[in-house]
Amino acid sequence: MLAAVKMAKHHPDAKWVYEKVSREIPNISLGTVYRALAALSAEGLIREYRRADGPSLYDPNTEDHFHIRCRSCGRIEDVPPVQLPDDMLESIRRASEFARVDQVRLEFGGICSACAEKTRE
Amino acid sequence: MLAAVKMAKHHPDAKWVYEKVSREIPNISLGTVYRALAALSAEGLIREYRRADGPSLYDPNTEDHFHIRCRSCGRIEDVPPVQLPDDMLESIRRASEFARVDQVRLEFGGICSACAEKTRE
DNA sequence: AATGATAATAGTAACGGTTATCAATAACGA
DNA sequence: TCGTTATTGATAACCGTTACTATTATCATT
Ligand SMILES: [Mn+2]
Ligand SMILES: [Mn+2]
Ligand SMILES: [Zn+2]
Ligand SMILES: [Zn+2]
Repeated sequence: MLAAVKMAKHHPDAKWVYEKVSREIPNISLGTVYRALAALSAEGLIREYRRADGPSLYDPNTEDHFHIRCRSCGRIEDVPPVQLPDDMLESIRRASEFARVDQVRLEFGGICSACAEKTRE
Repeated sequence: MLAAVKMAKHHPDAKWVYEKVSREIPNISLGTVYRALAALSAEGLIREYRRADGPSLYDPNTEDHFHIRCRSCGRIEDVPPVQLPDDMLESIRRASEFARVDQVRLEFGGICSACAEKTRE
């Protein structure tokens, strides 16, 4: 299971993992896949990437990075971490009714080069 | 409908709007509420805030701002826009296989002061 | 090996939120 | 008034995920 996610060069969802693993364990159930993926995430071996408009993706890359999504084809790609202002969290804390501000979620959107090619014709 | 969302001092979801509007139009359907909210969003009068772990929220505040979420109680609050590095999008474009990078989604997480009080006791 | 206790699993139902469908109704224009 | 078009309420379908449960596997003890 871990191997299946780790071998993926993209960001697979539970169904993809299920189909991949099913080839070796033909009658595994989707529920077991979800359980295993949740366990692996909890151990920090993979990361779950929850999305609003589709299934969760499971990320073999556990290093600090962000994601960019093509609004034309939905393709998701890794982008290296960007340096955010050092005082950002602290300034957000001051500007809000929050006692602690310690999480940031950042993602980008745009048009991937493949889609840019297509529409340029 | 617009009035219902605009009067909300928080970020209502479709069900909240439905219940609110039902008091004036008793047999309105949830579908109509969804349709109206989508139309208002398309017109730019409100903004839909899609989330992974719960219903979409509809935001009466159409000005540029971000959101912060309390991981203890789920409370969502507005935070004013932060100044991001000017070259951020361009550097992301260079670091990725994307032809265009023009969208940023940023949100924060933490503990709201009410929850901080509670757990400090 | 046989037993019982405990854990993991497959299969499937239920869930929450949203969208699609469609017949009924309303609005409009000639 | 009539025919056309748009909107609506009611409800089914949808999707991804989680809950449930009966069955099966695992393991320690005799
Ligand atoms: Mn990634
Ligand atoms: Mn807001
Ligand atoms: Zn694309
Ligand atoms: Zn809170």
